[in-house]
Amino acid sequence: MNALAHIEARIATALESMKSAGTLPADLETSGTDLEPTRDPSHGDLASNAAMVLAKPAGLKPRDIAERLKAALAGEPLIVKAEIAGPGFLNLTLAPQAWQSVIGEVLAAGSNFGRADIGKSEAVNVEYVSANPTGPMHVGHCRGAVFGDALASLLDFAGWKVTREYYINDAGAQVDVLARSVYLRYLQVMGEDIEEIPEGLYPGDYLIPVAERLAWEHDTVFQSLPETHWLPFMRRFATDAMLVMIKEDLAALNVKHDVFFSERSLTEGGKDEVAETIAELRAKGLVFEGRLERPKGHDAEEWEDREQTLFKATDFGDDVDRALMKSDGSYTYFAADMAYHHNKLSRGFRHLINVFGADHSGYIKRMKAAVKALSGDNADLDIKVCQLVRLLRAGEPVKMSKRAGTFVTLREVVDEVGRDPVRFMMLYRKNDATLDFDLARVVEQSKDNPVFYVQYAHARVHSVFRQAREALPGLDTSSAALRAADIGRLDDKSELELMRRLALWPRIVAGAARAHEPHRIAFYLHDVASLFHSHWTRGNDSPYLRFIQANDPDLTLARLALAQACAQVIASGLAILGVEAPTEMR
RNA sequence: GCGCCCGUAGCUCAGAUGGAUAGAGCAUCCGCCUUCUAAGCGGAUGGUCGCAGGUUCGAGUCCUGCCGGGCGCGCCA
Repeated sequence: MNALAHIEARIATALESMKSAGTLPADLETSGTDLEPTRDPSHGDLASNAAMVLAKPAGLKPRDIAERLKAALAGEPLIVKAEIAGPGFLNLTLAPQAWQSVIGEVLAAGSNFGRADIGKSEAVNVEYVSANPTGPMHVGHCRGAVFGDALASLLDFAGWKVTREYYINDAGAQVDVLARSVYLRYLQVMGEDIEEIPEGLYPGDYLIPVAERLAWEHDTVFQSLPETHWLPFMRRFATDAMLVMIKEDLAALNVKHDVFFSERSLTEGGKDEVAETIAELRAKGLVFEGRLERPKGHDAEEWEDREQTLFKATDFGDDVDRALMKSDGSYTYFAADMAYHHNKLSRGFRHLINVFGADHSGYIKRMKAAVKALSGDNADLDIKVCQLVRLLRAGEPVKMSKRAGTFVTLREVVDEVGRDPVRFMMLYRKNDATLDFDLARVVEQSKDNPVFYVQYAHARVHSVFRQAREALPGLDTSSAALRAADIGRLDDKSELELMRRLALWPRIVAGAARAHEPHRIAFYLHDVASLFHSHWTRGNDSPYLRFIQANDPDLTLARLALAQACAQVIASGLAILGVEAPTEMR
């Protein structure tokens, strides 16, 4: 059992026994107490704040409670020292074997070490990317894509049943624009002189191959037809082609989805889920005909006051009620999105997570209001907003032309620096902070580059194993042999520190999963790598600390076990982030 | 005007549910290669946690009000 969890349990039982002995009030609520790793080594390994938290409700002095708690823990063999400090902390120092035991746990559990069950196998739907199918993905999309993908992996590791979902916005006016843009390129392929791409159509070259394929498959059949004849076909043909392109981009980043959900499908095949959703809300009195006030700062001349179909979002915490129908009678994007979330709920999801780009932050309240209304407040929706990425090269901003069609594509970035640096760096910041991505820095092979730094730590472990097999040809380094190693011989300060850090992995996973913050994994891995490199280098000045001790196979084996445990935790963390764990650096 | 996000070292940023003397990388300065990979490590310098109140044993963290920056604000998606 994990040392942390073990001591936590010991404190809980100690508090219970104090309650039954009358030392503490019998009805005292003790769940608010916490045992946490100390930041300062002089405070021991773990600190309990129980005495301070319980002082007020128990009507006792913190130090008195701490004193009694200390006494109640007296028989615990793993605790070698207990000190009361500061306002009432109980600082515990654990025996080395408490930390040494983590190695056995890691080696036994392998890639399952740290796996949590906070999701209790409940279903959670994570929606991310959802880039419009009107062109290739650009660099602005990749943060949300990587974030969503890593979050999904993290939740899976923490015991959730995860569905990764992409909402395809293949309806609405933009799709008509796309269809007309492809048609124009088609005429061009047919030899017509199209001159300039008119304002309002997509000018990107990526549409030319699409038009060429259209011409190849259908020859001249569309050439002289009026728009009404080819538009429905062209919508589908064009969005399908764009989706193929987007899926290739996602594959380049190794971003995966289980479900691609088409907005168009909501109103196809004789059904209309949008109308059904609106009708359902209308029956609950949450949809009505009304007028909206012109927002301040909105040009009065452009504002047309009109009665329209509104969702009563203000009943659920939104600032204004939200329009569901456009003046031309079609649904608003929000109406379709409500129907889509209604669909998610009807598929049984009670936990929803949406990953948004920064420009959608104004959409959060209405979406939460919608889910609250649709689920009868029986489901939770968390929305994670990924802030902008500033693309740099050696400190200088990469110029991005505003002119449509010339943005930096995701593919260009991945092709230039590789998948791993993109993924790691996108996760090396909290999602709601803006992020600088330096194309030059992330390919440096130095400690300045966190991606390299963490991967190198993993590779170093494998290097040690290669060297060990050479230095000690007869040494059995199988996982069974490592598990049987005499871990008790690992008592050096930095070895214990490393083990202490490894023991925190399950706690980091649980915390990151609960907060929906995969960046914590990236920072933790950097910490582990740092401790590993540090310990490694101590072998320079103190050869007896080196992993390989040619005249002491048993000690070597024990140290290899520690190294293997480090590599395992790093590999597990990188797997969550979707980054390779290389066995050698090239 | 309203809403959301941000404000922590010279720079870029971590600091879960409130915990002890606020941390890391970069930059600057000083050190360490006869090595299991120096592709690395150690040390030093560097702080009014935007400002002012409040809540309490305790606030970078929670509440209120300001200041500064970003984003958004019906019939785009």
